[in-house]
Amino acid sequence: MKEGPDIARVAALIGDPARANMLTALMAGRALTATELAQEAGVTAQTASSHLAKLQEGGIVEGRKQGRHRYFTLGNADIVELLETLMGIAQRTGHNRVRTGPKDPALRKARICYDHLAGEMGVALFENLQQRQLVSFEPGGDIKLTDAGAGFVTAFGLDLDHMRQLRRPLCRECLDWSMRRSHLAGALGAGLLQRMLDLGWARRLRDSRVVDFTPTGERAFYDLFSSLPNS
Amino acid sequence: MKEGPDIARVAALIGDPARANMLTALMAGRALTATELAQEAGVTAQTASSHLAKLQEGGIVEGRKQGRHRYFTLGNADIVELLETLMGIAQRTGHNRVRTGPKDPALRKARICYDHLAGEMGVALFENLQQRQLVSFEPGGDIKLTDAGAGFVTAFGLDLDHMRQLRRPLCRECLDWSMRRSHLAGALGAGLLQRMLDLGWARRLRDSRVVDFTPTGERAFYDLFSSLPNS
DNA sequence: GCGATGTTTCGATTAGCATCGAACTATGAA
DNA sequence: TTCATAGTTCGATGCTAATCGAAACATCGC
Repeated sequence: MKEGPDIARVAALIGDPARANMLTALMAGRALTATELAQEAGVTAQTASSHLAKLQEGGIVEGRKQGRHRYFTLGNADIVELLETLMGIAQRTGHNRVRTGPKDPALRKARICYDHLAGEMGVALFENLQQRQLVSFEPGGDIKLTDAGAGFVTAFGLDLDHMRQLRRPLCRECLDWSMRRSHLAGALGAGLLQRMLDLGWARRLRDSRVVDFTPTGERAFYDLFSSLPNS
Repeated sequence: MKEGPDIARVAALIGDPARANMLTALMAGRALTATELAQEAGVTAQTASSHLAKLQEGGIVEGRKQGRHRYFTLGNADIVELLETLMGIAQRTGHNRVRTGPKDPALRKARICYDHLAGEMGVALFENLQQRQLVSFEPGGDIKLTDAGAGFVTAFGLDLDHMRQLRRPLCRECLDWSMRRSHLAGALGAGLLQRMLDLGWARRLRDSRVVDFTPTGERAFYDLFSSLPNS
């Protein structure tokens, strides 16, 4: 028995895989709902609720109730610093969770992240949209669809008015840990992926997060999302 | 399932109370043996061995074998930074392990830390020895008993030659978390406490770490350890 | 060589906690 | 109102990991 700050309690809160996944997801800086965090962690809503209660009790996260949602964010800057230090140590000591199996290359290339496109192609898409100024970063970290961007996605076949009516944010940044870059989430990210599936460019593999592009679809994808700002 | 550094594994290593106690003890910066760490953590040597193997495997601590001892230190500066951040958060969120009972004031005042005196009186003793230059800090963090110090403790009734023969370091610094200052451990720290008990200045309370000073003993203590360098 | 001390391995036990199904509450939509 | 979705609570289950006793192993002092 020793006196002093009880670091074990705090560390144990982060030490559970499900909770660590939630916190990693929150590192992107955006508030996420309990259900979204449950998906990120790969657990049911009940389990997530229990975890979030503990994290909140421990001051690791803060929760705001808005309507029937509860949005969670990281507690404060100390927590962010702690998680970043933790990530650095985990990486340096070779503790990463990257899967090394046959599915891995496919997963790195294109996969579902919740309901939008992640992996190399997801990152390529998002960065192309930025380069062409179809989306823009706002002060505060928000992402906005520009007027040119609105025209672009409408031409691509998305119902922008419908998407704007959803309570969900239109554009959201999502950290892609396999790439160390961001990709596009939010209603627009989901809409773009859905449209590609509808167009037959790709299909989801059963019981997997892999998004399998057809050769034709992949060509069409890079035709559309490799063009330069001026071309 | 997410990719990225596996922060859960590292955090879980720190999240066990026994391991957290060991790491807290190592924060003082000195290498400690497996047995000492077992005492700090309040577990048996077998359990400590298992914990230390895990901490070493995870890169949190490093172990050097010297003779039949194994000395452990914290892995590197990142780990220290991590633990410090952790302590700050734990303290700010009110997660400290300080007992709040009737015994608490007594514990803060004077208690046993392994086998030497801790708490307010332990810190006062150590700081007085420093002020009077009876002990001195060496480069590298070691603490040395000066010639004047050797005369002082001999006059107090300690068998210095005998203590020097022990394989245990004579002077060792020990972080006192209730005071946030150091007190004196090592063979000398243990010897000084034992001498006070022998002199009848104080006695140990049963089933407690409290050291109970008699009024006479407390007066004698402060007579001896409040004097200034020049007086 | 011998005994003593420090450390590790093995095996068995136990306790804590993550997990989920089912039922319940709360908010918003129609 | 009724239905749907988001979130929580409760209870039961199962797995993981901490713990310790006993014994083996290692090293020192003799």
